Amino acid sequence: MARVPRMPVTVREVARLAGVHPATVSRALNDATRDLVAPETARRVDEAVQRLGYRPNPLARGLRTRRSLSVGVVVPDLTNPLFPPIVRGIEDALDGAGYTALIVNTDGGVDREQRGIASILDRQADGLILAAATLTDAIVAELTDRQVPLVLVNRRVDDERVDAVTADDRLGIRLAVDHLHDLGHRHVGHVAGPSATSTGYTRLSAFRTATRRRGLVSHVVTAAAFTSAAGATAAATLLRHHPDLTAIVAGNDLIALGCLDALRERGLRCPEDVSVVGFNDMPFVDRIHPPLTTIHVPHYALGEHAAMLLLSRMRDGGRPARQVVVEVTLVVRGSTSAAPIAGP
Amino acid sequence: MARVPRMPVTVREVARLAGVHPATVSRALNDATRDLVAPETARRVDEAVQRLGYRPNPLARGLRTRRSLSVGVVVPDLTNPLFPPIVRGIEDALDGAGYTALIVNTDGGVDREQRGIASILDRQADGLILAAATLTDAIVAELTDRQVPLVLVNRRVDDERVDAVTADDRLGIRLAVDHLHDLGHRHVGHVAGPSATSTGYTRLSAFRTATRRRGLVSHVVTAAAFTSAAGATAAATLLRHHPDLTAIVAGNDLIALGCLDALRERGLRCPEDVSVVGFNDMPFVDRIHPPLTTIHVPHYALGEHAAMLLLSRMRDGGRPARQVVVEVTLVVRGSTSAAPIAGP
DNA sequence: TTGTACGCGTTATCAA
DNA sequence: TTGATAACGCGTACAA
Repeated sequence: MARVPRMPVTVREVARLAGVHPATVSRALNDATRDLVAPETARRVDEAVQRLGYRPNPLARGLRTRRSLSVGVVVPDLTNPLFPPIVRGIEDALDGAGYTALIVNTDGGVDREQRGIASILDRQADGLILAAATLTDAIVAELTDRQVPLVLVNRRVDDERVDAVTADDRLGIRLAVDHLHDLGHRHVGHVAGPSATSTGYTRLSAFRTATRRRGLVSHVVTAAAFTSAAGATAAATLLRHHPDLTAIVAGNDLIALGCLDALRERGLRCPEDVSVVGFNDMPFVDRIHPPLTTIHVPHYALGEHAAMLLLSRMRDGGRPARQVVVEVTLVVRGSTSAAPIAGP
Repeated sequence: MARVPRMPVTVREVARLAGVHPATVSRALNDATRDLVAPETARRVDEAVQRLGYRPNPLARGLRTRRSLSVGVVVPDLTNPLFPPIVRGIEDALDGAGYTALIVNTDGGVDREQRGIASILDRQADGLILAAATLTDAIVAELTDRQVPLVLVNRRVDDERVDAVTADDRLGIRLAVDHLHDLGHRHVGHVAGPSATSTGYTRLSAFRTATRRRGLVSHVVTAAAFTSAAGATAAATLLRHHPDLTAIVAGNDLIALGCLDALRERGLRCPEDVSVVGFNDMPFVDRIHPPLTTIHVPHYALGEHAAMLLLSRMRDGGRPARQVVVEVTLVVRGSTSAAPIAGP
């Protein structure tokens, strides 16, 4: 293994060893200017770099160029299993282009989000990927206003001029409702996610459309957050008001877990008494009891797309915005079954 | 909301507005030198900072001071639910001290790990937290050699001079074995994690000790990795060779999931035929089927401790190394029950 | 108590 | 094709 030297090596020392001027070293090492230098000189520089184990100082480079080859990734909470795959997709796609991801958690707080973004921008990040946007997001507006290269992932905002990568929420909900309809369910509930998020809002809207089209009786309660606790509370309300429901479409998998809790609480069995469909196909929902029927979202791909969109945006700040929608699929497992025979 | 200006503000502009020299601004803004400046002057500087929305440029600062107020966090894979809570603990503890975490995934590859660490060090990170160390880790040796402030979390290395925060692996295994013994199990297996990791090695060693002390018949197979797939393979081997086992202690929760798979594969029920105990109490293992009996590890606290250890290490590079061991507890759920009556 | 002057390591511009 | 020079924004001896 190459011995790593104690003291950082600078261009100057490389220049000395190669017998050239520091500026020439810089030119030889920079892809854009490499062909300005004589091949033989470049070779000598490369050799000196090798010998000394020179590594460019990103801080100095960033200070001079005002670019950092890094991008910020803002997520609500890494602890939510939804986000790590997205982040990995982003990282892997960025890595190919030489970029690094700076990850920040916001915990849903606007305050922490602003501080996090500021800190990222202070570090000269070249762009930003937001996984936490709400539909009318002042922060997003300000960032686009400031011309910061920006891509939303997982959620959209109400502004068509912003690049965004989302799952096909409408399709997912339609698949879920069709599945329940096919199983004979006629009274279907929806525990929606917060309506300020595009996922919460769009899925609710799609649920209304799909149930109407199928001629189903439907009821909706909105959860305060995309958490199992909030889901349980909302589901309890839903079940109390509408005991005739035989199936629930949850706003996402965590809410679905809350629904399962609420059912158990009321002494109802899933899927025998009430079927439940989630959304996302989070890791491990195939192993819970009962294994969750849900809408599979390719989160890693979502992240990859977002990174590629950002890379292209950073290359060309002027290109028209693109809204990428990735396909989703229904995964049938154990939490859905044929509607029970109607009671007395 | 305060309007964020388009162009970054520098000390120079703050100085102009405050009617002082840039150096004075710098002094007024730096805690260590703040009292060198007249209170009235400091006030004027603060006001100018406010008015202009000045934010120090971390790159320039880092270039000058050779410190960056950031630390690297190296994890095998953020997608493994084990690590996000650790990372969050680290971040939250660092945040209080003004530090930022740079997160890097290694995917278990030495190559990616080296590149990741190099990239972090290039950015002048002031310290490093490694969650992926193996017992005899060349990278760790080199880093300590280079005097890089370093803390290991989750795993240790065989070098007492390195700060480390780990769960009490021996205690955890003893609790698991005692629990099984109390339930009447007399033939107990262990699907160990890779023996090159301190967790794999220590838990295996503790398993041997605990079963011997309790007079249990014990068998061991080592899994190739801490994954459910590797766990399933190893557990299948174990069950094939030792069909008389009535309980398995798994090297961690993911391996435990693999054990459940292997049992199902052989047509055995858990816990009726074979009990299984995990290790870690990962998110959602309380919701799988059957709910996993496991050793609870406070991962968030693990991360917090690691960050605090690193902060202290960065303050005093010379202080003796500390090995922090955090308590663990047994969480009894549905995957363990009384040993079945011995067959014919 | 404040100002002067310089350098951290790099790259962009200009001149040769 | 290469060298000289300045500047990115900041902190810090040293001088005043």
